[in-house]
Amino acid sequence: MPTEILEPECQPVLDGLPDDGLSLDDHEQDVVGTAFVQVAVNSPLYRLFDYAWPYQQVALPGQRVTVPFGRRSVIGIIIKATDSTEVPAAKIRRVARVHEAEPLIPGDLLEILRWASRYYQHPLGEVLATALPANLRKGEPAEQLKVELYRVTATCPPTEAPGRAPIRAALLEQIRESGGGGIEGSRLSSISRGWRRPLNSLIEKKYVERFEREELPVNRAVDQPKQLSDEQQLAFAAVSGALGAFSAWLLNGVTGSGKTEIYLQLIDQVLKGGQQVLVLVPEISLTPQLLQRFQRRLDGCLVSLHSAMNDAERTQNWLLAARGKADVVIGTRSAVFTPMPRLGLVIIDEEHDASLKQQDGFRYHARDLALLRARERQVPVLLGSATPSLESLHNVEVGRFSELLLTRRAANAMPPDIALLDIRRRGLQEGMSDRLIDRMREHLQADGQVLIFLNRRGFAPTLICNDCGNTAICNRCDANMTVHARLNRLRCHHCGAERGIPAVCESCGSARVDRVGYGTERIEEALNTLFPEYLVLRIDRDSTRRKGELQKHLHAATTGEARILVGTQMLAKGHHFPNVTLVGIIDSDRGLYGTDFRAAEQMGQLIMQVAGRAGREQRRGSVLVQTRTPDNQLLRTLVFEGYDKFARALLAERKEGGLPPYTHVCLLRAEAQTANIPANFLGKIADFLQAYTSQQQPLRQNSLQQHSTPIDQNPVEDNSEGQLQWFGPVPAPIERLAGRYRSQLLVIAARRSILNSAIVAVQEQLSGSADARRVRWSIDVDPVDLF
DNA sequence: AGCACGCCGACT
DNA sequence: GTCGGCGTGCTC
Repeated sequence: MPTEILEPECQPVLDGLPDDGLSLDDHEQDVVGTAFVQVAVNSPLYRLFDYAWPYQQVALPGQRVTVPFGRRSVIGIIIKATDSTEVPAAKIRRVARVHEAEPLIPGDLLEILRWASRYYQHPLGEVLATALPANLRKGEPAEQLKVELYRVTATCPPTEAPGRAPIRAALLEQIRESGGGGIEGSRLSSISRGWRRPLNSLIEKKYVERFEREELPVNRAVDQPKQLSDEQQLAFAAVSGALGAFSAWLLNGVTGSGKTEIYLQLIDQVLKGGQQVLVLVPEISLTPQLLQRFQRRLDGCLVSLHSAMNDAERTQNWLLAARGKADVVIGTRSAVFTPMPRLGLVIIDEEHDASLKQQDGFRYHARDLALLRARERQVPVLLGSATPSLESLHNVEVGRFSELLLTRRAANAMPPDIALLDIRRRGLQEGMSDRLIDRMREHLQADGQVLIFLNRRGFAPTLICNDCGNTAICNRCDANMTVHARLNRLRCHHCGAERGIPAVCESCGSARVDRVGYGTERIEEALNTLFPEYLVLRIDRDSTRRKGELQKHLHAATTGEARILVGTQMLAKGHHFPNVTLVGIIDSDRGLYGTDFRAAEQMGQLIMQVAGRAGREQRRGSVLVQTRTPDNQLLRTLVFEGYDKFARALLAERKEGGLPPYTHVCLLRAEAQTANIPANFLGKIADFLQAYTSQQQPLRQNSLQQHSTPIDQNPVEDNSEGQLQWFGPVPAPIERLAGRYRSQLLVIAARRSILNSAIVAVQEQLSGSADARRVRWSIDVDPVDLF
């Protein structure tokens, strides 16, 4: 896996490119020679374009330029300066504009991006485009904007009668409250749509003045560091002693063991040493609460980067980091591309989280690129999780990572006791066993808070006809429509299609249609009936769609105002609900038996993450896991022996099955409007792989054991000669999605280098072929799921 | 991906 | 007689 970037075989791009001359210094020395530049432009093309360089100054890799491209004019990034070109002189055009004197993308980051382009087989121009904030990608100037702020003047009277001008009074009040630091205009706009006019009058009266902020958003810590436990202290000391060189650490700590406190103290130390810290977190856990916790504890300039931000804000924070003005960057996946000239430490929280892997376009894994960056910059990287990925555990096993264990919860909180609840042949009330309901009542009466987890939105996943058996399916996908009772709509969770709930069967007209199965909405309704005296709160994507709703709900959950919480994985990740004493998992079976070889791993992680919500402070928590397969060995291991044993068992299975992290996987996908076209297309790729392997002589003898099937679906072809195997093409698990037919071909190799060469060959084959134009295809190196 | 060029069907 | 469908070719 990726983290194998540490293996010599995986370094050809970083270390081996002949005379790549990527060091900036080299270019500064040969000023005279710069006649041409090789430019990457944002297009799906796997090559660079040469342009004449009409300037005296030397061209620097990473510089942003505007170049004529076909009939258009586009933004590109200089990759290399050269004194000659293979391109015929007649075709060469000139660079039209250089946007900055200094490279926008510093050399070290450019190296990483070039490596990633190769590793993930994605065009460099698109890779660079993903790495840049949208504004900069589109050619806007890389300037630190000055923020327009308003503050009260010394001559402002202490009060103004609201009387005739209520909006003006409210504005003044708001501005006064913001103190000397000032308040942004955008925040004032929430007072009234017509805020500008009254504000101008305040300015005219010299009550308020406008100014621009040049200084940085600098924090002062208000919270004191907490006392570390022995285990925490050990972990802290290990990483802290390793600063200044590359090292990789897996902080494997149970929920509530205080991983964040270790991060904070390490960050503190790195900041005191004058360096920057990059913190990557999953999208879902980058909440205002988390940011606040960081702000309350750290001195310095802290910026965040995530997808919900507007372009301007994102660009500004990116620039603050790139200019070395921001001290801490805390962001989601794409923040791994933030330039950080004084980088001293990289932290990846919840390193097992699938959201660290981009699922479309440039399919990179932020964890793996973060490791690469840390290594290039010779700084430690700390990966934290209560449920580490099998990749990381494997990396510990082979000595690439050092493991730091936190086995105890902070403040001596007890670990929750977990029990399996066999629900076969039991009376269930709306999916919940009597036992679970009784225990809920006990906990509620004892003032506890209860969390019910079900990873499925909506009311019921199926609408079925009792007369003809027809189920409501999506017109565009091979999937059932989910019933959303509250909206009185059917919704496809795969493509978003929506229609009304039919009163009679869409196929036979019978009125005997039933809603089958359970979703969070249905559980919520059932709990409202069962426990009318307690407030039930549902937290899922549907109930938190509107802005600010999630915060509101989380607040009600945290304070304990809502006594019963029902939710999907949104509830499972990273939030602290101090009063939860009982966690009920409605359905642990789904997921453990997925088609995907990672299904069990992900479900196990999710169950443990949810279980970790129980019993944080004084009270010991209980977890009840409902199952119809109480004898399932994996489930028993997870529940009775813990995640680590569970992970070991999974690792053994993966090894046995010749699957990652013991082998390397790439998924080739294709989709088209017409059935069969994608499968035929991938079939040709399979043929190509056949020809490719037989021509790769001499073949090394099998180091990979023979196995029947590495995935639970039928391998159409098991071509296990040599070290390259492929399976398929097979239809995607949901073959038709949003009206497109999808097929996939799984390629597995024992060695990364073998997989890589094969994929390069496939890509070269593909990008030149006419067939490839009739389908939408993609290459997914190290896929995290097979959908 | 864009964006053009290039030949064949229904229309102001 | 043109507008416009998407096949195919190209971008330094």
